[in-house]
Amino acid sequence: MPESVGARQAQAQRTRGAVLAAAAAAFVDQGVQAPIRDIAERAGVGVGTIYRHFPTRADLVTAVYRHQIDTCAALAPRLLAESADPFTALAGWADAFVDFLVTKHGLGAALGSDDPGLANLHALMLDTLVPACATLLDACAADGDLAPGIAAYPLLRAIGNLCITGPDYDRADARRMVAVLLAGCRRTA
Amino acid sequence: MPESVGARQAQAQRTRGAVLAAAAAAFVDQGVQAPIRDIAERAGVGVGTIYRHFPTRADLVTAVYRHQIDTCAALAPRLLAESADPFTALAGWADAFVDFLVTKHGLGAALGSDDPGLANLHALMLDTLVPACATLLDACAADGDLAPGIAAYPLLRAIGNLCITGPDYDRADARRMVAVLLAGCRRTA
Amino acid sequence: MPESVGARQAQAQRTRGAVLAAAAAAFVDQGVQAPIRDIAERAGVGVGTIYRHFPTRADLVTAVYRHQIDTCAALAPRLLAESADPFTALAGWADAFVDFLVTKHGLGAALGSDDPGLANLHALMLDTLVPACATLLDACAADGDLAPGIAAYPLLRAIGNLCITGPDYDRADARRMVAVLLAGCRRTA
Amino acid sequence: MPESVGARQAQAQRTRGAVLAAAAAAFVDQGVQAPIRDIAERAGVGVGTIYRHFPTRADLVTAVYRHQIDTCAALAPRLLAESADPFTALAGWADAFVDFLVTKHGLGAALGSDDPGLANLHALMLDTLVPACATLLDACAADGDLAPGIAAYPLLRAIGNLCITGPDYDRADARRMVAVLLAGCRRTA
DNA sequence: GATGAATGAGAATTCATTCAT
DNA sequence: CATGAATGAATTCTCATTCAT
Repeated sequence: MPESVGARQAQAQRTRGAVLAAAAAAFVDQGVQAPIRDIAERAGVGVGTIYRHFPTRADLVTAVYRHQIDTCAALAPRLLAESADPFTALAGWADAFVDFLVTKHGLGAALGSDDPGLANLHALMLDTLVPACATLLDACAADGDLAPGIAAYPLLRAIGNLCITGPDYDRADARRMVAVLLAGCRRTA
Repeated sequence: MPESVGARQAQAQRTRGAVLAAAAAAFVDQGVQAPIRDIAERAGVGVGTIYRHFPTRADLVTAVYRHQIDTCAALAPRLLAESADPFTALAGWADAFVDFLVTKHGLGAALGSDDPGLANLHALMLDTLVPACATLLDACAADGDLAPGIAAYPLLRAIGNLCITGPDYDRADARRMVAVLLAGCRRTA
Repeated sequence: MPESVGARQAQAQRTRGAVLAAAAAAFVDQGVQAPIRDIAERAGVGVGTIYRHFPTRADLVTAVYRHQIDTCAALAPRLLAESADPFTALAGWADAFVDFLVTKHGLGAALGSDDPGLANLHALMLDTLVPACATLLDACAADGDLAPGIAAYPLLRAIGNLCITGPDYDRADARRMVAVLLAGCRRTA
Repeated sequence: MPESVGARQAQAQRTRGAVLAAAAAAFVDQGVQAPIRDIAERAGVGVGTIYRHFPTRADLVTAVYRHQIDTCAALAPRLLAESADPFTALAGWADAFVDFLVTKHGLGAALGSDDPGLANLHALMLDTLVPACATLLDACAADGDLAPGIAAYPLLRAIGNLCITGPDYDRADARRMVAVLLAGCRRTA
């Protein structure tokens, strides 16, 4: 009965999606350490279901952010093609990254954490965002527009850290300070 | 018996000092979330003693860092007096702040956290570090050396965030990115 | 469509066989408490299938060992016919029983357990092994070769218990101690 | 205030004793795998108290049986001195051991288990019961009363296994089968 | 008949916090 | 004032069992 199997798999995918949405919401409210039980309740599923789909917390965290990380990475070449100059592209990309990070409250902290269980997430960032950012930096450098000693990975980590917001330091502050950081990356003429 | 009262108070002060030292060491090793029991063991006291001196964890965290925060704040006017120009003083002060933050593993995260229990620490920062930093910024601005829109509080938060280190982003990276941030604060000629 | 019914039944039998084989293997590796899911995976079937064929774990345990218990029971009359004297037959049969038990890691413990769910297994033993053993004991008694007060059931339970092995007490030890037990069963001249 | 400290320690000892008694009772009813929570409830304490006194289950199991194991071991030299011949002493000691084991339902199984967490218990047995039993066996051997190839450790394991009782195999059966085993240990004249 | 996704009860373990001494 | 035993809520994780397809 292929229809039944397909229906069941479709249902499982829907459940998986509900879990991811619930986890994303929980991460915004409580950070990536949100109790599994809370996520299960938000998703309207049992805890066992979470464990079935995502055996470890790191699996869940990674899955939650993977799509958006990929989207963010894909933005880089597009901006590079569309922008007047590479540095403008870099600035635009950083803005998008900041929006991503401050919306997903807690991801900045997750990226900054040295929790070994989050190694997946680091790897994901290394594999997708670092190359994307490096492309932009290389273009800026080729343009003679980049101060020396700016590497993609620390820059991303720095932007990530700058996006750890709180009651007295909000998205606008994060954007401003990232802009300042990027200004510091620009070669002084 | 005034002497016994004095002796008792002196003993209490010594106990308090031992707890602060133990907590500082525990925070370096385990972050500001170190279990109270571990701190008590390091200090050679019972957990009840810690609760007597510091009813909440935030009280303890604040007390641990207060002295060093004060020292850091006091550095600002000295550097301003000694340095060739205000921006050099600002850079030197930032360096000292970075050293302070990365040595006290976890303080950066504590400053960046919006845990309501850490409001004391934020207040402390507001009361001492922000004015100190503002003095430096004002001097830079008076010198025409500061880009517009740089406020003391967000700058401190930004530096604090940049000092959240990890296995792939260490003290040297933090120093570098703070230097880049400061470069971005400088008015372009 | 009688053929399809037959085919379905044949398929069901094959499934049942696969489950039994998988369960036997799992019991060797993990004991009779092996997770149902593990058994299902080994068998390449869903857990529901196991529950359909064997509603309780005891049903599965019993089914797994039934054939081998029957084989063991059938050995008794054969040995009695072939051996020089009844006591030799008894010793040979005990050896075979020991081999059976220690190979089926966990069965000894299952026989010794008073888990009410394993009542089936006890009943099975009572129905097949006890008569087989009793035949041998009767023959020994008729030969004047058996100490008084040796009953089949406790003897089997004793042998079963002696076959509960571990890291410091292995199959060889079990064989030795069963031999000692049988020596104690022999009438002293 | 030495009195206060002494009182608190005395209270802690009483708690510890209550936990041991509750654990012993729980082990009789449910085996050594009894849930910690059940033991805590029987003892009228919180689960944390159990963990404070006995960090691992093995610690608890060991503590529960240590005293009785010591008592049992101490019985050996006494019986040897009082009995007419060494083999009588051995038989008497085995009787006492059987009483101990069947009363402490579950210890036989614990001794037979290869759970690595119960290594302590095995070590305890090795350190105290094996030497005690070996003394008796040596005396029997010196008397020319012992069949060859009987070692203390496997013999103890065997007796332990024979004492795993159940609904159809009770203390009387265990005693009988141990007696048969010992008869098998005696040198045939 | 077969499947396996979903459920949720149950067990272990940790630690902040209280309070009698 | 200091102590640390006791408490129990909170959290993670596992697995037997059910049931819609």
